[in-house]
Amino acid sequence: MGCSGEWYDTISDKKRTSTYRKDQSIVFEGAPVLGMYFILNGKVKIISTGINNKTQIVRLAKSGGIVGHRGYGNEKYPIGAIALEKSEICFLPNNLLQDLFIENPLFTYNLMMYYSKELRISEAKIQHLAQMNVTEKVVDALMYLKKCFGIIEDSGVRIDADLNRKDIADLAGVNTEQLSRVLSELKKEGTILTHHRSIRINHINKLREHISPFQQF
Amino acid sequence: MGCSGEWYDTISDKKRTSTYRKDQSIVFEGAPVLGMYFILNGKVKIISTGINNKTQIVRLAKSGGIVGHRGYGNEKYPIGAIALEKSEICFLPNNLLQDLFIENPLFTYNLMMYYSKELRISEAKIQHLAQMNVTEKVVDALMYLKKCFGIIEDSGVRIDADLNRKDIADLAGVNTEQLSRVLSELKKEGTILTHHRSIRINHINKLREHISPFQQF
DNA sequence: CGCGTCCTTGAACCGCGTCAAGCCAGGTGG
DNA sequence: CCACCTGGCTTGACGCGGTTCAAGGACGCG
Repeated sequence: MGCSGEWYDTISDKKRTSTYRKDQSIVFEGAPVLGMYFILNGKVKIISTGINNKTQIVRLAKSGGIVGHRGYGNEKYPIGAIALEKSEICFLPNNLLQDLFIENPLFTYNLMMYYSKELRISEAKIQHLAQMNVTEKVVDALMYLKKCFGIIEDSGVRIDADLNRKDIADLAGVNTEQLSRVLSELKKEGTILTHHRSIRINHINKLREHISPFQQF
Repeated sequence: MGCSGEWYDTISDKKRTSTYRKDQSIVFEGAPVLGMYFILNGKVKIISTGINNKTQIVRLAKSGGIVGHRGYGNEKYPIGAIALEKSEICFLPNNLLQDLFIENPLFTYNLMMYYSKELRISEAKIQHLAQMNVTEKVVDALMYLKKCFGIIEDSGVRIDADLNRKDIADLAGVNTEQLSRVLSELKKEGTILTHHRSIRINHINKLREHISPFQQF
């Protein structure tokens, strides 16, 4: 996302890169904000624990993504981040970030654009959660997964991420039973194909048909 | 939010300030992105029309707020903006923005922080909509209104905005009937006080009690 | 082979959304 | 000044959709 620009070398001694294994926490909810995490490679889910300890997957991020919002005068991370697979994450501490903001306007610009984009996506999701029924929410989540982790294969698009049903349900904002029911329906139609945790979307158009008119993004 | 910095004078000849009256559209959904709008004074609702032409109020903005996201490679505004009262809005066209980003890193920085903050709020709302029941959604919306437009008065906090029930319902993500029911309940309790469109929160703690443990923001 | 975990399916209950009617305040015109 | 009308708000009743509970099935691992 631009975090690999010319400035990258100049801070290589100050940054800290770590490798996280699957299911390992990168950011803990409520922990003090010490800096920002850049995903060099791998996949991460950003979660938020809410009412009745229900988990909501707020968004997913892959290479080039960012975790650990600044701004809002936070001292504590309001969200948690967990690796979905073995991931390399680069950590930039607060003081380094401050220098970057001052010395490298392009970095700030890219970050601004990144947030702007994420905000739009987030606002779209607000609308979806408020107005969609269960089937639509699941279909929407599948399309989000396709967009994030989709890999084109001979007979459709495979979602390249090892997510269990609970994860997908938490992303869609439904419970696991409902997710199962909808996935079964879609399988019957031949719209998707599942084998254990692997999901492949065969007919993206059929999928879209499940969502009411003028819903695209 | 920093849009009134030292650079403000330098662009005063290029910017365009207009006055909008109540209920007037500032940004039209689907219109081409020509630039960005800064709210100098007044109040604005940012809406998004979705499934079955249902309206969702995505967020509210007042003096210092921004409308008209950049980024995401948009050519069209995915959202609309409507004045809630007589408002003065400053418009900055795209080319001017580009100059600002390059010449004024502080502007870019402030914008980045603004988006970062809005993203966090937006992500919190995703969680709320996904997990809250109707009562909680309404209470959450009231607390959001308090935060945005709250004015402290002798006997509580008055929400200083002329919103009708449909607006509040669209913000909460419920329908007007449900909104009515919850407001009636809260009135019976003495938690809030309504007189026509004016709403005053008497006991913020009582309000909070309606939302399950650890919900704050 | 047996156990545990995750996934799927069924059934019953309850909350929510929709429809419909009544209410209240403000505006208009006789 | 009052009757009427209109639009927004409130309240009630009912049916559907979603949530929850419970049991059965599939698969992986020891």
